[in-house]
Amino acid sequence: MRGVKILKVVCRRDGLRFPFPDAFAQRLKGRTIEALGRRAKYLLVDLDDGCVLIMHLGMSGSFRVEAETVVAPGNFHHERSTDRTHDHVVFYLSNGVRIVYNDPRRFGFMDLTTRLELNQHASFRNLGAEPLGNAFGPEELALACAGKRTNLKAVLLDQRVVAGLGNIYVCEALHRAGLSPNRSASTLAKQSGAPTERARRLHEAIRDVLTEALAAGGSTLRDHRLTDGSLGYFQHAFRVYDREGAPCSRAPCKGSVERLIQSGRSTFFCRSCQR
DNA sequence: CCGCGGGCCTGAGAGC
DNA sequence: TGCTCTCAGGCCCGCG
Repeated sequence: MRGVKILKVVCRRDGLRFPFPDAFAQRLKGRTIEALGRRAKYLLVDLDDGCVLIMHLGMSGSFRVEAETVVAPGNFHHERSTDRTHDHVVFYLSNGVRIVYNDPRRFGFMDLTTRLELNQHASFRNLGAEPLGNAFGPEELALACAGKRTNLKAVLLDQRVVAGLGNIYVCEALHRAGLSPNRSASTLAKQSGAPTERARRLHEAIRDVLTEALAAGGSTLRDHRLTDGSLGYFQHAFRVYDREGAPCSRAPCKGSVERLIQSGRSTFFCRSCQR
């Protein structure tokens, strides 16, 4: 998409989770895409007029790349039958490619802002640090935990603390760190001026699990695909997520994976080695 | 300000 | 086969 002009945008409904902004399609028409980026779970498209297109996939959003020219059948090893029922937005590009946004549950959204205002946008104003960036370390994690009345699961899911962890990677990081999802967050706060050993362990576990998951192409529970259509395979490396009843994989732990509900969402953990 | 529960949507899978 | 129920990768909002 980089360096390519947007010839036309077609919205096939009024909005997704939120209504599209005023004159959304018209404002994108004729713009050239200067850069593509990401912050937390938001996709960012820099346009040549200083505007930024913000997009979020929600739970079930995806993009499909369609070439103008018909490719001989069989060339796309991974191509699947395509349900166009939930194709909500189509970007027509000057290089003959169409980018189709599909989202059955419509929890995703698209919005427009400017580069100057991006950090004040409602979705960005309160975002915490990138988990793999230099601004996130054991110190920052310990600081965020100080005085928090809630548990570790909720803290890690809170995008204001660290931005980009979801349910899977929170469960996996807590297991790797040997910390219970029910543990009070405040017990990770600094003691006598230094981050606790627990905060260091959790920070390292977060980085490890994200780095490994990225290298594995992410986790394909049902929809997720890499850009070439292949499947992520980190789901095969899950130690707790969606493994209720399975033996704990941490030797020599003899526990088993349990499921519980925290703030309405499933948590998977081993109570014998996560304390 | 904080934390919690409910809500937004559709579809897949289990159980009957 | 088909019905009903539960659950799902995320995030926002209103309430207390």
